[in-house]
Amino acid sequence: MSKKLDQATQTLKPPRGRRTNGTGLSSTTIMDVAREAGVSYATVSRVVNNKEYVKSDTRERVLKAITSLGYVVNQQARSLAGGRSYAVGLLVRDLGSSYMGEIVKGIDDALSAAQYNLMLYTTHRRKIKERIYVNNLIQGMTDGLLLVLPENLEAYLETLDQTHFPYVLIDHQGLDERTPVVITTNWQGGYDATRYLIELGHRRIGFITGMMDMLSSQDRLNGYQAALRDHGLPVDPQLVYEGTFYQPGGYSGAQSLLQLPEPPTAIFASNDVMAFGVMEAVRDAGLRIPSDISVIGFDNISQASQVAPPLTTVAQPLEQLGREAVRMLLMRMNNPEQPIERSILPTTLIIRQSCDVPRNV
Amino acid sequence: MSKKLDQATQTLKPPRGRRTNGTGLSSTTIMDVAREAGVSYATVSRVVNNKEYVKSDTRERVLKAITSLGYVVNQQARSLAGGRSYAVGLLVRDLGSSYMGEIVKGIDDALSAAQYNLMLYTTHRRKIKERIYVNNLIQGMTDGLLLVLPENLEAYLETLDQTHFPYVLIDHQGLDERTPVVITTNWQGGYDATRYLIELGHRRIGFITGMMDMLSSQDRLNGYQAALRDHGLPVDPQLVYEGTFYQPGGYSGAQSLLQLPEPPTAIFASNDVMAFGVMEAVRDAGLRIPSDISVIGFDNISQASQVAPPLTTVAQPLEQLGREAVRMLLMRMNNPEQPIERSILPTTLIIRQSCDVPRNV
DNA sequence: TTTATTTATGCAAACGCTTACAGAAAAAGA
DNA sequence: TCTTTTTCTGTAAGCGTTTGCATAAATAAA
Repeated sequence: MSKKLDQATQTLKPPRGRRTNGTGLSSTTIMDVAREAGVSYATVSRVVNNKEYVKSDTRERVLKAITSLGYVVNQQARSLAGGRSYAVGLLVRDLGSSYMGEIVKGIDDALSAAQYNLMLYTTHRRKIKERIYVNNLIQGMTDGLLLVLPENLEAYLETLDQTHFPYVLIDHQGLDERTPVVITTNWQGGYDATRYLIELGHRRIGFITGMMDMLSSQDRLNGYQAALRDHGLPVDPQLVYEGTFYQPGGYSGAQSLLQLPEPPTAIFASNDVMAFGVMEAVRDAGLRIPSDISVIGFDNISQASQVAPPLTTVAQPLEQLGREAVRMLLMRMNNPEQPIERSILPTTLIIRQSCDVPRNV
Repeated sequence: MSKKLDQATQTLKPPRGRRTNGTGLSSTTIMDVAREAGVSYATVSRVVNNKEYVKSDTRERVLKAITSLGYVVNQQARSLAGGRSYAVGLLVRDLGSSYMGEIVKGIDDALSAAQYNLMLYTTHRRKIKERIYVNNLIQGMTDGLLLVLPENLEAYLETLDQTHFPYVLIDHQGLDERTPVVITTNWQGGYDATRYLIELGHRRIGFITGMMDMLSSQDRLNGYQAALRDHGLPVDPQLVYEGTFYQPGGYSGAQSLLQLPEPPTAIFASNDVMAFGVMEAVRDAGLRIPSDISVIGFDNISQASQVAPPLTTVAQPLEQLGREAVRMLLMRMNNPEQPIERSILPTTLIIRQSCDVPRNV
């Protein structure tokens, strides 16, 4: 390309004047509103931010100007000036599961009610350079961070804690008691489901765990074992299969449990997706649910009620988990000195049709 | 609260001086880097933005200062000054499905490769005031917008087109040929799957549609019908059941098809989720897949390979759909005058084990 | 060499907003 | 009525960048 042409393009650049939003349409600024309402721009700012000390009819006038001009604040400018971006970062592994979907739904609802924007960061696959990554987040892009089931947490938490950047963990126990988290009563959920099966009359109950590096998996297992013990039943390690939280884990787990010399009459999977795998394996073995084998899950994702037979499961209040996390985060953002909360939401046993009394009782 | 106390708090407010990021940790600015490298801040900016006219050893020096100080640009400021936010908005209904998950994965990958941030907007449930909403998006928050399967598109498109705001539609045909979209060959996918069944020997093939207000549903249906016609088979309306794209739709669709006086030997569901419903209904009817009934899906979500038997289906390149949409969007953002592209990605028939030759052949 | 060009750097203004500060207006006390 | 206090509004500075313009340094041409 010739130099001349280059210069020509140069000259064509828009003048620095009025901001055009990159779209050709110039956007209304606080100045325009001020002019329209016949006040200073500072007053407009006060109205927009709901500050005190504005005469009510002035406020009216400004508000009217705002709507008539269709003014909406420029977050970047606001953020630059005031140090708030009105955006929250959400860090997740991936988004494909309805588990994730429901949590995000809750987050999103609560956030938009509070007029906050949501920046999404997924960590799937990519090995991120934690330091830089987190730096980016806290470098004013967002005012706070929500982490759902974070993987190598230590890497984040160090930077986060050092800079006193507000964050909340979702469905993760954190490193210690001083980590702000929102979790559910996993132990109790495991206990309740198991007790339910016991009360139906089951004596041999198979259990398929989640990924055992997750505390929630351990809690569910512990709840299961505690219920057995409390009812005077043996805790047979043969009945526990280490799963993955994915469907194939449930399938092979059930296969292996059913091949036991003394197979269980009920199988408790640590999440619904694995329970679906269990159902498949049970059927493939020529058995019927619930008459031959009872199946119970965990999570209560929306599909759970749609399969046949509808799955009895332990409901996690996923959407509420997200909502609660946002509440906590906003709280921390506004009162950084507040003591750290840990919020524990209750699970509920949802009884549907995948469990029945065992055959031989 | 007493006035005195109020004043006291007033006095306690941090001085306006050095920006503290709201976290207590002051962040490094372009100025710090300039000082460290012994150049002007303008030069630092040039280096950061890869502009020409910077001596290579100066560039080195600046780069070194940047890494040593851990500097990362402040997007808000950059946006304010330069009119670019380096963020893209993503508008989706909800996130629970693996359909969505895979598209988002592609988007996210491509976006972060291009150093862009992702702002998430979900429209589920909430009846949004379109105008204000869209305004918000384009008010400098984002530089472009990606819409996945948008619902009441007209509302958005008007504002978007008026302001020449860059956007791309994903898996939606748009209003006319002048809408930039990324779609897949739905018609061809429907055709291919049907032809495959015909070639296996099937003569009566049931079809369960998606939501018929979506063009993609119509295309799949048309592909199915065309294949029948091309092979000299009758197009029997009895064999077409109007579904929903959700599992129960598939279940009841299959039930109804199987109850026909002359039931089909194969069922083609317009997406995998409904195909799962079909499989369930088939089994509940005491029939086997694929020996009694062949089942074929559409989408190739990850679960499709995990069910038993693994589902034969038409793969949509979902992740690539997202990736391609980002490519198009960035292109439009950088060259607004370019003619509008419509990108059509090919579907592929994935043959697994849910189809077989019909029994009576 | 001297002059014209090209390359490299710095200065300053602007982006749209928030907020400390100062001053005006209104309300409350004397 | 005149202070004092309180409420209201405007001015100006600053947030961290980008970028037009001016100028300096380096290079090429004469």
